[in-house]
Amino acid sequence: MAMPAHHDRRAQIWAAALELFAARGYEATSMADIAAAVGIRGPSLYKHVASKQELLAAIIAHTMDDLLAAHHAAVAGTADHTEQLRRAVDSHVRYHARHRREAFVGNRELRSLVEPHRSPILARRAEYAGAFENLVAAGIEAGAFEVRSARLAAYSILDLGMGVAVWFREDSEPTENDVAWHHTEIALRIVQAGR
Amino acid sequence: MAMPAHHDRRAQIWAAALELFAARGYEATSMADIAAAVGIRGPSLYKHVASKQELLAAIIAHTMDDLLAAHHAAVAGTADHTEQLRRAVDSHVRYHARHRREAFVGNRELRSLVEPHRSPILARRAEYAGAFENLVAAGIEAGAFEVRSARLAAYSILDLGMGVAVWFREDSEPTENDVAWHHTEIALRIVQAGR
DNA sequence: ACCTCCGGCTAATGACCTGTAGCCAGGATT
DNA sequence: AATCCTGGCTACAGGTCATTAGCCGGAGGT
Repeated sequence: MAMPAHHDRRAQIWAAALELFAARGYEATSMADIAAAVGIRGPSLYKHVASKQELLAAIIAHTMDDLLAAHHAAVAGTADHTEQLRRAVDSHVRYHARHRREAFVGNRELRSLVEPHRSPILARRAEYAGAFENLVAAGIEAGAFEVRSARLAAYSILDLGMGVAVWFREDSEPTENDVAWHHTEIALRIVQAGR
Repeated sequence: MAMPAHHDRRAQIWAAALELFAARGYEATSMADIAAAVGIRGPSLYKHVASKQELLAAIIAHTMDDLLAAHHAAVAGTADHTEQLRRAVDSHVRYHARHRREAFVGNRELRSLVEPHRSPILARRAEYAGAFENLVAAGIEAGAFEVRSARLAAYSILDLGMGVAVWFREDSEPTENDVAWHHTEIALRIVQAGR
């Protein structure tokens, strides 16, 4: 068995922390638990990470970056309002299905994140929510959508994603494709697109 | 200032625990915190409650009972599928707005609930979700709704409620009425009712 | 051959936390 | 008046946790 290099060990720790934070929560997970999951003792973790808090911050920050990047990539290819929203929702839902632990931790454990990591992450979160709200608002403006409140419609669509992260399971129905198809359809119905 | 009787003190503790569990989470809240919020010392709490765990279980159980009772009351008055769903969603959303701390704790802190309280509460939770799914399925069966998956539609509607518990604030827009109206409308669009 | 440094380890520190034991004041009951 | 009970309190037991200190084997470079 090859001894893992520095970077591998860090990735192992990252993965173990993600798994445990998602399953039990940040507060209920000890450094010793994370260490045991990668086969070492608690204090040895500090050769790789600065603190438990920094581990959480890194996981959440990385998740937000990924999510924002996927959103921008999804939206970039078209100018049509309905198509933009469809792609944004598809990206949103697939991310929450495919990386449900990351998304789950990113939402649930924000509470345990303290300054100085907290503010920048809340800002990116707000940016992401704002992007959806703008998408909906632009569609309403252009007459492509018809819904009373752009904000509430955007919140609803975003909450759909969080729901997916909670109940989605890789090994049973509905599949990622099922959910992506269904939820994009639902999102378009919410804004009453294309009639 | 009148000295609170036994029952009042218990209610104070209940309220303080709810507030703190919602704000910081169960794991991050100490008995001393709860005690301080009602003006006494940690150990004195044990004259009123058996344990921290039992306090959490009581809060969640009570919440589930309330939610189920509200649902049954809402649905009882009509046999029309669309109207039943409208009333069920209205009840669901209003509960999550009006009792957002209870709903929040009931969802988020289920993780911290261990046996023997865990199973019965999960059962009631499944019962509630099942009721929504049946409502949607019955509407599809009768031709009143048109949506691919009753389960996914029901999950989506339920997730909408959880979202409300997360971001709703009593002291700013949108108001409870705004959200109730908007979300019932959205739920009916999701199942494509009455066209 | 020597040295450096990486990444383990054990021991320990200091802070907390839940829950129990047992004391006590004062109101209620008899 | 004497007694009991309620609901506070302090002290403490028994644990866990994050993090630091300091040791050490062994791999890789010189």
